[in-house]
Amino acid sequence: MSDILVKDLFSDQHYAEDQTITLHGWVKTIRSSKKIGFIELNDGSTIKNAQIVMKASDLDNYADIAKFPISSTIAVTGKVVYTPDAKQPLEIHADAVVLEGASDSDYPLQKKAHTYEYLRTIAHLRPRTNTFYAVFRIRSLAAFATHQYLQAHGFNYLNTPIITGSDAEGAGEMFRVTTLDMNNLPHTEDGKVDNSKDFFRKETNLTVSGQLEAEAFALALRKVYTFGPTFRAENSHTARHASEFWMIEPEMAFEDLDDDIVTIEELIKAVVSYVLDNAQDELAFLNDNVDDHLIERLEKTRDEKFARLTYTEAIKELEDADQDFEVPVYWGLDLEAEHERYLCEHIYNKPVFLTDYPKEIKAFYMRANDDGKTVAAVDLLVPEIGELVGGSQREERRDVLAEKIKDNHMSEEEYGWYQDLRKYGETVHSGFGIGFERLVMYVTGMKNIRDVIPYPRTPGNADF
RNA sequence: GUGUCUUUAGCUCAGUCGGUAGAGCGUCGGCCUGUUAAGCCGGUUGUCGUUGGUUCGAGCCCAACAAGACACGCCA
Repeated sequence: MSDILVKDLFSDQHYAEDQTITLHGWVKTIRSSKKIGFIELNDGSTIKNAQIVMKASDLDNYADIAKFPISSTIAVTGKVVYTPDAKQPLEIHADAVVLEGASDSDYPLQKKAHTYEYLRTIAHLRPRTNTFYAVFRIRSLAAFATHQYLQAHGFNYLNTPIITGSDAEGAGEMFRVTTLDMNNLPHTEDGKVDNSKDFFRKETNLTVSGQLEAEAFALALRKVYTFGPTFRAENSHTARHASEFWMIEPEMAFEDLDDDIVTIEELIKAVVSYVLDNAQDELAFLNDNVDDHLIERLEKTRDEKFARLTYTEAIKELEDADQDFEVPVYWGLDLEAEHERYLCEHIYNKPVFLTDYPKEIKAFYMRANDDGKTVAAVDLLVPEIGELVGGSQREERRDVLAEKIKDNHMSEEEYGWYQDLRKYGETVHSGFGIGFERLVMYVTGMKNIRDVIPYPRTPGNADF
């Protein structure tokens, strides 16, 4: 198809005045009177619409066109006319408008604001709205920028298993994967389900993290990252949790917590910068209609160094704050959302790294600090979202790790391979995990994770 | 999982003191020579979430159930 795209019409690539072109697209709206009418045409190549001018005198099917229902697909042939004084830089004066696919008149999207809740019920049509057009184009750009930054910095893209036989660090409820007949389950002699009869001859689940598997590859390819689907069967009802989401998990050998933090900051800035450079129209729309501080916040994220403080320093800041928290602050507390928000929205008003958390509230694989109380962990807190990134330097010392696995009552057998990584040439290494949807929320200003996933899965909802 | 709130036309909502329901938008028809979520005139649109109860009478009062949203928790 040698069509001209609306995107190209509005780009630097100039078309001659009066040049005849053909566009294919969807009717966003028609405004017509007896002798002249206007179509706003969107062809999917840009969030912007092309204005088609129709004169009854030029079109023998003018009366029919004026009645095309919204969202009908049409082909327009006409001349480019520049209109520097109008709201749009140019328009197309139609010589022919052909209906390709008429929309039914019960098309559910009107020329007005709909609630996000309603739009979720028509997830197959919501990408036709400006907001979701912008969100999903930006989601694509953010994914590309992530790959681009990591590839340019020596990371190898790694696909860790989606079906897993281990319950990873015991982090949360998992979705069971089975081919057993649920109406006729095989049982062992003591009455339990006989998993040895299942497809994999054992109990299997969908992954909750590829981190441990990624560590093994970092200790061979030096720098790796996963970027794939992740599943949590938690019964969470929040704007920030989904049952199926995408996670980016870089792992780096020979890098400590400070190196880890440098990479996190650079990666976030690279993604934000790429979106600022390549989604100006989408960001402008979102800034006008969704979050009027969006662009300002993104520019600040790109240009200013992130704040960094230790957990212990953060506790002091919170204790000194002249604000009453619902949950009182003390050293050892696993910070609540209200505390995190206060730190990054009131005190710093930008992304904040918190490091060196008490070991009791962090995972077993995080490296123990010399103080005996904290671990080399880092969380990145950002305004509006909260925790965007969680990472750590990994415990590379064979004996320390073995003790932690024992203390946590974890299966020696199941984590044998993980301990082998220390047995055969241990080294300092670090990594982190980014909830991709939370990153998309941050760069679009959207407030609900369900509105940055094409077809979101949450408890009780797996439609489409 | 806990708490709060919501459910009335295709969408967004109003509905007073309990007396069988309305607006805007959409849609349909008409008018209009430059519109920008176009404008003007007219028509159309309902198992008031479900079930049961109170009442002469329930959208409204009561109970149970259901669906959804938000906040918190868990986390990314």
